[in-house]
Amino acid sequence: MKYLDLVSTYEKLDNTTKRLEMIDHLVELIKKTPTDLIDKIFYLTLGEPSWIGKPEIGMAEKLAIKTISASFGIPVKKIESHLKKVRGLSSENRTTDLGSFVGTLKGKKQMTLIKPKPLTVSQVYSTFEKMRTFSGSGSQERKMKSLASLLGNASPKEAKWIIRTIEGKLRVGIAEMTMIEALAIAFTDDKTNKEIIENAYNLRCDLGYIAKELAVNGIKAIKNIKIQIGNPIRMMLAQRLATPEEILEKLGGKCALEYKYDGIRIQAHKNEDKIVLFSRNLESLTEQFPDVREYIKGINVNQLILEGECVAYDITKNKFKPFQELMHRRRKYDIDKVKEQFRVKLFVFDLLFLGRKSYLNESYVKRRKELENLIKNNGLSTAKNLIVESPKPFYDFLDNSIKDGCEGVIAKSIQIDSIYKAGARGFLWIKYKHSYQENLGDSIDLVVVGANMGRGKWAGVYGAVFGAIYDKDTDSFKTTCKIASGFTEDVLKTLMDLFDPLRIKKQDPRVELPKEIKPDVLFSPNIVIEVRGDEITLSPTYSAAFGEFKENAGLSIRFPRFIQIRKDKNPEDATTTDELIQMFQNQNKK
DNA sequence: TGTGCCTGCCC
DNA sequence: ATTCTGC
DNA sequence: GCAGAATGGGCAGGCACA
Repeated sequence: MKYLDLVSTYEKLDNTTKRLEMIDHLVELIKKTPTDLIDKIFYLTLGEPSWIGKPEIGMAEKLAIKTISASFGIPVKKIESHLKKVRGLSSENRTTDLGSFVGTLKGKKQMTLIKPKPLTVSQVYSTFEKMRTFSGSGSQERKMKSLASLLGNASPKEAKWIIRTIEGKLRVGIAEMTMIEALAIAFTDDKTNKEIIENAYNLRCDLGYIAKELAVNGIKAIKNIKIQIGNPIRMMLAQRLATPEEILEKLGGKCALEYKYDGIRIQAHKNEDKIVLFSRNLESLTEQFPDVREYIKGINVNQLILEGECVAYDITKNKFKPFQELMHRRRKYDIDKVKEQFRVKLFVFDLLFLGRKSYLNESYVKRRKELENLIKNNGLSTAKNLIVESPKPFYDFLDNSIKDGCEGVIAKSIQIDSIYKAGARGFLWIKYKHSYQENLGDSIDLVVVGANMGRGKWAGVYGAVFGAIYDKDTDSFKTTCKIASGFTEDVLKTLMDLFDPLRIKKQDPRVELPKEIKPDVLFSPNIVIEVRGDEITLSPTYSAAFGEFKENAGLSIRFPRFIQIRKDKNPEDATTTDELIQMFQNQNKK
């Protein structure tokens, strides 16, 4: 099978936003794919599941640019400035990404050369597989050589999609769910079978495997896929709503509330003495948390799958450590040493499998009850919970969760149909964070001092803007974060017009921008925007309130999002250093 | 051997 | 993670 | 309301290079 067959599907997908049309193209592709290549098509399109343990390709945008620079003899700087320029253009011309750029380079070169033999799907796939295996000194060079030789044999279109694949995002509007629907139609002529396939995928999170199984053994084999201890289950996710009142209404007037701990989600599998741990995205965490494995080992059953939130805990102060400190535990080396430094607790909140029985289709109430029976006297806790039937106790429980150092609560349905809906972000679980209920006083006003150009569907507008606080003492603006979320397309267009007259070539002397941070464009400090975040964090990067709380660290914002433009404010009316310091202190009193 | 850039993955 | 948008 | 695509801060680790 030619790689061009895959590429032409990508091109068609890229040219439509209609889901049904996309699915048609995918069905056509799947139908003409030989059985032995079906999994590879899926891996090339969606990426491979990483829980299997293969090394990553370890190559993304910058190394792709370096490769292109070497193979075409164009300096890296030139490629980067070209990209910056085309990203300022509208996305209509579809040449705003690195892949398309390589395509045009190939197009120019190809004129004088004999057309190379078309690439095959196996050839492209096996080159990527080979690149995964390179490590150690000189490995980047070898990866670049492999990619360069692939590009050397590629047509302009092929080159474009090879680069997009390496960049890790095809961004053609398809992902797992669309592929599953296409599978159902291609192999069973009945799109309602997508539920069966999705269900199997939830238990065996490898669509390449599922596709091949379907191709070889049919839908019956897919129905037979069951939980296997040691293979991760796709995690159930929570929806969000604006108020506790809405949540109660959605859940039928009553629900269970659980603390939303600020840590890492862990799915633990126990088979006799063998314990393995998975992250929310199904990466292995087994090696990182030997202490958690010990806790699980202490549970007196042979087969078990459960989930909990792993939080760093300060034993002497008897309170949680910030998420940032827990992150020190995500490491490969010095685990034994660091595990003493950052002790963790696991707050267990769900039971997925026990003995020989799946609990996925049991109700929340039953799962929770079984869980409480299991988690006794072995160093583990269950997530703190309470059943509520009205807003008042809801708010009280929420307040307590904040006082105890949590982010908020997860409201869970206690109806009879409240199953563990693997892989789904449905309304059986609804999260409500403290940050949702903050009033306007808790947002901050930042002066915009620069921006990056957007990519993909945001080509032609800014993809992110840099925000700064005002420092009264020095009469200067200190960058504190970058904002990209919360913009509607209208606002993005407005920003283009608003900032056009403010563009400057050289940094304004009153603006302090950390040297590692290089915006695509700079603005003289003028426009103020309102920004909301979940919390203020210590920042190794940004210089706002630098050194006030920690040596060589400033303050930044976790999950910053744009709220509105504040035309009524002058740059000097922005949040000041003193105010930010005050906010940080208040937040840490809790 | 130290530093800076890049990547992948937590949220 | 948050947020927006086409279907 | 789903599915997908824009984008955030910040941690460790791998590699290149001085």
